[in-house]
Amino acid sequence: MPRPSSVRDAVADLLRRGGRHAWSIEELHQELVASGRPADPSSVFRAVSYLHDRGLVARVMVDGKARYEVAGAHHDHVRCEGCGALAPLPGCALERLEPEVTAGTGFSITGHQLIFSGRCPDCREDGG
Amino acid sequence: MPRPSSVRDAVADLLRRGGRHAWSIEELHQELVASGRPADPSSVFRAVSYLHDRGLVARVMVDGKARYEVAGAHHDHVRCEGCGALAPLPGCALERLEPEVTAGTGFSITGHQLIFSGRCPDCREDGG
DNA sequence: GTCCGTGCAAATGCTTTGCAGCTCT
DNA sequence: AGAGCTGCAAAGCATTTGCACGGAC
Repeated sequence: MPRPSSVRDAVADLLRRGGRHAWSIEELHQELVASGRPADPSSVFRAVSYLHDRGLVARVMVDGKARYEVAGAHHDHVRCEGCGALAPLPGCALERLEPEVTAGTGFSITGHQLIFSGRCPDCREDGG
Repeated sequence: MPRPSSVRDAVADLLRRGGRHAWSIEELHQELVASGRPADPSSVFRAVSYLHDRGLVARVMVDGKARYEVAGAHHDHVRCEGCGALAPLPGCALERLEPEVTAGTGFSITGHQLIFSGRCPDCREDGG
């Protein structure tokens, strides 16, 4: 039986609280340190891996780097090319496409990852 | 003016020939070696970067690793969870969604990356 | 001669693992 | 005592960069 795990609990806390849409290991780590619950990055990694293995946390690969968020209702993302901000999309219009993809490719589709890219409102002003 | 570049030309050749849907640096490198045009991986990297900068090559991040393909008509991909095979999808039903995304998020959308995951026909048989 | 392309080697950045110590049961 | 969690340190991997040589203009 799992024993009290300060790091894991703190990580799960942060993810659940969701002040951000998808956390990198480093962001989680820094937030922990900032909130007075210092933890080693590798422990944070183990925490999210643990949670991911149990299906409690979803892993999103953004630009080659791993980000984590609570595994709730599936949603896709928009990423700002300017500042890297990642915003969630409300719904998912794609699941209904999966049967088509199966028919078209012979693959049995189990999921997908979609990331739109563009410029967030702030960066639109910056860059023109 | 660009000078004859054996590596770059060979890489562009491979990509154009398209015996594969998206090449990793390593695959390009190995194919070059196999076809008697040895080149250093870093030169291959520089080649694809060069081509990418000029918009001739599209870069697809698959599972945290970079893959490259000719920048022709936009298409998305399906990736097999079993063997990692990457297959292209014929069309793109997503571009028409971009306006919605813009409206919903305030981001100005410039593109997207979609990768379905599932199991390819071979792996369906293997795994059940 | 100068500039570009290449190979070689190493740095970088992030993920992942090994190991030893400590805590909780 | 036994098992799990953590910190520390280092290994792995793929990408990326520095440097010096050699050929093309």
